[in-house]
Amino acid sequence: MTDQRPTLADVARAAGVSRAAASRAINGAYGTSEAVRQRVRAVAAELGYEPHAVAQALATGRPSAGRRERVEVLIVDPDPAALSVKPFYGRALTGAMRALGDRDIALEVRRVSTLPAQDDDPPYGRLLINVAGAAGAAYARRGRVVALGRSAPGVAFVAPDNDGGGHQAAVHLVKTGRKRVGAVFGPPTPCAQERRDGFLRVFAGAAQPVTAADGDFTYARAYAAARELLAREPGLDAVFAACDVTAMGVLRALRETGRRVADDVAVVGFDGSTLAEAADLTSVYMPVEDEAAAAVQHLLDPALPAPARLPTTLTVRGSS
Amino acid sequence: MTDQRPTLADVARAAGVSRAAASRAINGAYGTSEAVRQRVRAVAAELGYEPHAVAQALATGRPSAGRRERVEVLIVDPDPAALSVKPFYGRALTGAMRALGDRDIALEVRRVSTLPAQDDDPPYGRLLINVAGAAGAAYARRGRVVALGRSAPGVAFVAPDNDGGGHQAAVHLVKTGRKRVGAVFGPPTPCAQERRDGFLRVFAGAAQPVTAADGDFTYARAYAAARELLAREPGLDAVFAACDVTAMGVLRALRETGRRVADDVAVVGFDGSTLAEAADLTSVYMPVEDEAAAAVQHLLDPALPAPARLPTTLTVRGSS
DNA sequence: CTGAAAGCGCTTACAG
DNA sequence: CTGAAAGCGCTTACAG
Repeated sequence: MTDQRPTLADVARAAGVSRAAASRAINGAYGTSEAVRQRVRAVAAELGYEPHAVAQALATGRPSAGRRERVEVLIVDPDPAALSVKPFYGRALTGAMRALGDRDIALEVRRVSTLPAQDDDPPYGRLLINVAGAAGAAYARRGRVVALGRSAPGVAFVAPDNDGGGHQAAVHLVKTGRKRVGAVFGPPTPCAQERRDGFLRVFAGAAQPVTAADGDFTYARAYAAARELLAREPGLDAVFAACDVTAMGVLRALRETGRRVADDVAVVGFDGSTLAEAADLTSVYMPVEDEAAAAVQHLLDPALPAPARLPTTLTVRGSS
Repeated sequence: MTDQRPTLADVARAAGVSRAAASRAINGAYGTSEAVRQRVRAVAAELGYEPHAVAQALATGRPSAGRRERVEVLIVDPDPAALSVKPFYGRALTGAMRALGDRDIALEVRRVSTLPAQDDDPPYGRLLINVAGAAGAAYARRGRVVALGRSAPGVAFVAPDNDGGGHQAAVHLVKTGRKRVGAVFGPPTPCAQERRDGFLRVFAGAAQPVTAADGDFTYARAYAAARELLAREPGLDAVFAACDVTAMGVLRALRETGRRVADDVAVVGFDGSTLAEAADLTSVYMPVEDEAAAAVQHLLDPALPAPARLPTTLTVRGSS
């Protein structure tokens, strides 16, 4: 195996010129006779010559030719099918792409479980999704970082007004006359707890306390939790779900126990994803695309005002 | 600004050794006295020396240090929010990630409209989604490529058995006694046409021909098409939708015209996405994750049997 | 317009 | 164990 890829020297030799001339001819620089240029190019094409990007980079000092910057989207989620099942991630990617706009920056998606080993080739910046405290801080130490949802203290983040959203959902249920309210909350993450706090605040000191169960944002757990809730409190006339996927589980539990959605039991979700629209589910809409776009924007231009809380809005549909 | 990043030569000079010795000391190669190694390393640390990856790559001939391979997922879709709205893409990403497994290969997502300019830094391979003939062939010329759904002739692809799926949907409607069948088909893409052909074959020569309208896989167009269909043929008792998003539009048209889903009009979608589950929609399930995984698998190991058609299965839910 | 030469920053046989 | 030297493949002043 001696036939390596041809080098500039090969081309120059075959064309009967110096390497310098060959280089100029190929790069279309000034000061090359038409004749030489043509000959060199013809030879190069024939030999299948491709400039060696690494060598070019070294010689010019320019960042490795063609090497594109990249932004990493890091997703922490135990479910390998997370991107299939949770519209949230697709929405975040949409927002990230929007922020990237026309810039020639690659968007890399990574689902991670543990903190990856030190990266030899760190990205321009990272968008952290569901990356909890310790890991978030570790990434921040390694480079530019913005989180979607609160991460470690000191790590810039953008998040929906979860507390406000929870509040909106509760107010809606109260206003529409629901009396016996249940809830399937989320896991012990900041975002889920904020929703819970906002929701429960409305019922503080109410005659009927909220019947609550803990979910983990998955369909399966939500279904089980809802069944449990209904067994514990059969007279429930409303259920708040910590996210839309959770709400799907609740809807199934309702269907299976012969309850009519809305008529018997109102359901309110959280996310405002396409899922909510498909299921005709009342849901607290959070602008995930905008959040992600703002986050990536901040990555690209840290001088911009630090990201913040984005307001949620309640979208009332047939389920309440 | 003369203080560039320090080079190996700087380190060597400061440590009072040759560059060769410095190199060995830093790379932990054999044949370096403990004393020298320690001194060099100390100096390197102090100077903040970082080896120049490009130079290393050139010198060793090894692929640029730390440079990770990458697979590009190229999505052609006019909608900037495509990843938000269509679960298909998230599912494809899930499958692609699954195929990548533990390998240290980056997954890059790109939504493109036109054929990007020649890439200086081509990826290991590309997964083409919705990339039509000409562009597909162009990418194939540039490097390793597999398409999700048929692209240009000669371009390897993996796709669901669309024809068979259309057939399954039609048979289901006939078997459940639907007589006046409508359909909102897709755009003039191979995949949409295969679904249509498979569906229509069942009704060839039927007493009541299928009342059809053309959609484009979007919610808005599907809604409009369904309204038109219902105006043209008010007695419709079933509608086949070319994809789940299309079905969502149909469902809305049904709701708005006061028709009950299933009781008055059966609806069958195509995709089997989370949307179908959320909307309690009967749908032809296609294993997008498996398709994408098979495609990326083939990218990684072209020796594997060429990808093929994957079977679809009908999931009956409340809408039919 | 063209070629000889130096150089990008690092590595690696080869002597010593 | 250590250093002088050549080389990775290309570019770019500098003469001519």
